[in-house]
Amino acid sequence: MNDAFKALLKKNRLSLTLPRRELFSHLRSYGPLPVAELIAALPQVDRATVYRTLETFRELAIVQDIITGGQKMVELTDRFSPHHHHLVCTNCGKSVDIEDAPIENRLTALARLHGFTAQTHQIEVSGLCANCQA
Amino acid sequence: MNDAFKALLKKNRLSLTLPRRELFSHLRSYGPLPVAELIAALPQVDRATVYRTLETFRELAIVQDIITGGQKMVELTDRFSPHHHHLVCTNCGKSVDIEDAPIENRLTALARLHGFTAQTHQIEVSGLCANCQA
DNA sequence: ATGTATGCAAAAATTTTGCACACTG
DNA sequence: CAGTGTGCAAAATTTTTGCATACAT
Repeated sequence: MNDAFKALLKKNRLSLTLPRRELFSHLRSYGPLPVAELIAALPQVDRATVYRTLETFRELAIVQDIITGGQKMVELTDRFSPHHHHLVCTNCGKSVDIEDAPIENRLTALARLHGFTAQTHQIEVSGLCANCQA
Repeated sequence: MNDAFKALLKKNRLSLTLPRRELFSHLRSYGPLPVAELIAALPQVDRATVYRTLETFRELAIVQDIITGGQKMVELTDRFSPHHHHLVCTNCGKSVDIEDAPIENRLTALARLHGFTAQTHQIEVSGLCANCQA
């Protein structure tokens, strides 16, 4: 599974249960998903448990909510998934992961300029993909 | 009120009704708000109308949904509010608007690199503000 | 005048909660 | 074994829908 995940639970005296492992690894494999899809994808886990688990995961900063292509989704935070951002096609919904160090650095600098210490950030670019421009 | 707003409605053969004007100007004055607060702030407008109006506004790209400080909110799009991004304190929720041309340009370039034509983007930086670092 | 938008009331969908039992450590 | 986490069922909340009336053009 994932050691950082296990360790984080242990550190907070939370048990490593089946629902928690399933949610974590499903998000790990399938990336950002609306809650409804998580629920549908894990029929062996009760709806209420999905909500409760996501709440716990949010508190531990294991997951975060984002809006991608107009939809609210849940995704693993950078700590558990390689850091990246989304480039989403407004027409077909196609999504590409992007990454760019200069932007990251500049954001951190900008934050400092305002007295903030940056912890995380999230970027989403919307546009038309190559196909949909035709 | 706002001419671009009026013109956009007219262009789409939608009427300039009181609820639409109120929602628009409330968002204009108070910035990003959760739907529940919009509903509470405009008691003279029916819940259903708020939802229907927001749907219309989303289609016309007058508003968009964002997640700021963990909460889903509705805000005016760049077209109707000066382009900016959010810098939010994870401790006290304090929010500062930021803006940075080099980042904007680089995002556009990055998109092009992937065959996309960028239309809009959204950035949120989370961190600790000056006060909360103490 | 005509067609659209609204309010109201009801329905559907989503999210939260209480409690008894099961599982983790 | 002790304490936390889960499933199930119910409640609360949020969002959507139908329909008759009111409003904008």
